[in-house]
Amino acid sequence: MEEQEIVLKDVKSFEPKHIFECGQCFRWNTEKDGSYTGVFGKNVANINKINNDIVIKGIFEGNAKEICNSYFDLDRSYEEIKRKLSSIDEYLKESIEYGKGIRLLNQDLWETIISFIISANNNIPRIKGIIERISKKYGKKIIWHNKEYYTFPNEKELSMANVQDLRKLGLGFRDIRVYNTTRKIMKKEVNLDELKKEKDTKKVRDILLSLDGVGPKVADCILLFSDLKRLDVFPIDVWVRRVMNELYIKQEDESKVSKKLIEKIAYDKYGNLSGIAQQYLFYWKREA
DNA sequence: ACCCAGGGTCGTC
DNA sequence: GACGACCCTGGG
Repeated sequence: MEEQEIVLKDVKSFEPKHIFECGQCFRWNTEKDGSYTGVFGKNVANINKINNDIVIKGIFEGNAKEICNSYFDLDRSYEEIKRKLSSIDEYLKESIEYGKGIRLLNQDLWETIISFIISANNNIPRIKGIIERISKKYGKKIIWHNKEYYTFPNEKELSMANVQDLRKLGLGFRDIRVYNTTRKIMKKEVNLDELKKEKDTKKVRDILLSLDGVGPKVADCILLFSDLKRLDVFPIDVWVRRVMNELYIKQEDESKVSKKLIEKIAYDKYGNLSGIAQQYLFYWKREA
């Protein structure tokens, strides 16, 4: 396949660092020049911001522009979203200034499900390592500029792994969850194509919750970070709990703050943009 | 050396 | 609903 290059002129709300380090994805890594290289779908690409332009080079399974349009959520106006959210309160305004270049990627549903099952009670360096090892062992190799990259395996490819294989790759107790969920999806007991067509977010969420290893937090991450793209869900993890408690609740012991209360505050304040608000807050709190 | 936390979920009570 | 257990790794 031939390399393709596209340049996005004067894009607003697009900072590679913000996009790739706000916690939504695990397969993008920095290069010496500050650009990011990653694998998504059957594509490998490098993203660099030069002055006000975004330069994207890589090998793509089809038209690079269409693929990037979809993956980087380019048809959505983050300027408008940020305007709306900034007016809500000063905290959010500050977090948006901090992470002004965040965009929510439209990541492959299957990959997002498995990735976030692996994320449970885990840290980011280890999550990334596990996903790389899974891809190297069960995905397809792509060579670009003399370097090897590996696609994330599809259901069928990953079903070649038994529980012990997964354990050897370092998944720990998540091995059986990935194993069970892979089979359930491969047998189409949960049909991901059907799931993408379902409009009712609650129904989609309930189906995701039927997968082993998918609880409320992971389900919300899948809804928000995959191509299901539900912006109104509010994944609550330790960081979001921390920041919400600090800003609005101010309880001594943050672990005692109920999820219901956080959800209610989020919904009352951020409404149907809760998910994006969560991402600005998360990035702000974790980085700053 | 030891302890603890890390984008939680599951089984049990 | 609350609680402990869970595999593994990096940082204090």
